Amino acid sequence: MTNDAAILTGTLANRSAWRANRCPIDKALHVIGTRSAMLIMREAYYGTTRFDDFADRVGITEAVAAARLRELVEAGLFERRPYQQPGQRTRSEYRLTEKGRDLMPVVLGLFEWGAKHISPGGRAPVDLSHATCGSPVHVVVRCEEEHDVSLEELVISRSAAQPVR
Amino acid sequence: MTNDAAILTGTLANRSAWRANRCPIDKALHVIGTRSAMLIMREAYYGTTRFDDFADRVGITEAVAAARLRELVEAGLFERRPYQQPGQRTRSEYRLTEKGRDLMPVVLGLFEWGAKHISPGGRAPVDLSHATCGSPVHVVVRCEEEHDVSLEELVISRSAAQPVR
DNA sequence: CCGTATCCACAACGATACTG
DNA sequence: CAGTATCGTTGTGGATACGG
Repeated sequence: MTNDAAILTGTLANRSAWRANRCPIDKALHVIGTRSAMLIMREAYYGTTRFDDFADRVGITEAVAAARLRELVEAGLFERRPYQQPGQRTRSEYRLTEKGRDLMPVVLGLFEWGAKHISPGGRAPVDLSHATCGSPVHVVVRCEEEHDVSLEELVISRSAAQPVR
Repeated sequence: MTNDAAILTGTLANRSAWRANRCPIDKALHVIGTRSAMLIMREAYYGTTRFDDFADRVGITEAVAAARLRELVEAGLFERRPYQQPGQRTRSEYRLTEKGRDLMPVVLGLFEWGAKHISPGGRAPVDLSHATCGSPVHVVVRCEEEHDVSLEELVISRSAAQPVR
């Protein structure tokens, strides 16, 4: 049983410039790198769409909710749209875009990790399951041949199409 | 095509107390909720083990690297151990624990999301592939019957074993 | 190589009050 | 319901210098 890290090909090591400037993780963290942003995404997956509900359920002030939602709309994770039910005044709602929905593996991954490693007894307070078949849901790292991929089996190689300058 | 959110069962809505105090995502974010912590985890998956390398490659000061690594060791994501190669002085290394390795789906998920939605042309500067079969690697949300699970198909229900108080 | 110590700047957030 | 405005506090991190 080796404890060796991922297999590195090429000369990725010692390239701090690339890591700081071009790494997609770094870029992603500029958009959803705050606590409140992540928790707002969680709320959206739970079905929340209204301003007050975001603030109340996430447990943040209206000022923070307003700032974060504005940023997330600008970044394209939400669409803000006014809507009107017949006979009622106009309201606003925040709807997830595809870009926002695509973040689901990250947020559910945090959920699973927290439930396993931090919650008492490694047990989640809620369960995630699949509507159509009822079985439990997990976030997994897989290759396109459907093998589970562990850290030791992960190869990180320079992209052929867009080389690191 | 419905734009409805995830199916909510039970009475999870309006329970801000639960969300603030017991949500595993919130707990997880207290441990790895900072930019530098996430980037240090990325570095570890890339194979970095030494203090100076973490600081240099993540692009943070030694002070920040020291603080973050200390917290991550305390939280159990790394083990710090001195080691000695024959004839050399003692060095320290930071090794991922199982808890640290288990965060890989989250970090790779951020990587994929950033590459798809933020990097120019939706193209990552590096590729992730499976060492044993060579095919590309992805982070996916799956149920135990191996179906892909979209947001619309996700059921969030109160855990039977440990009910929300 | 592996850190500590100090100082400073800014971002994130909570509390509170107020508006259409 | 959907925000804006202001203030104070803490957290995060950069710069620099120093020590085992």
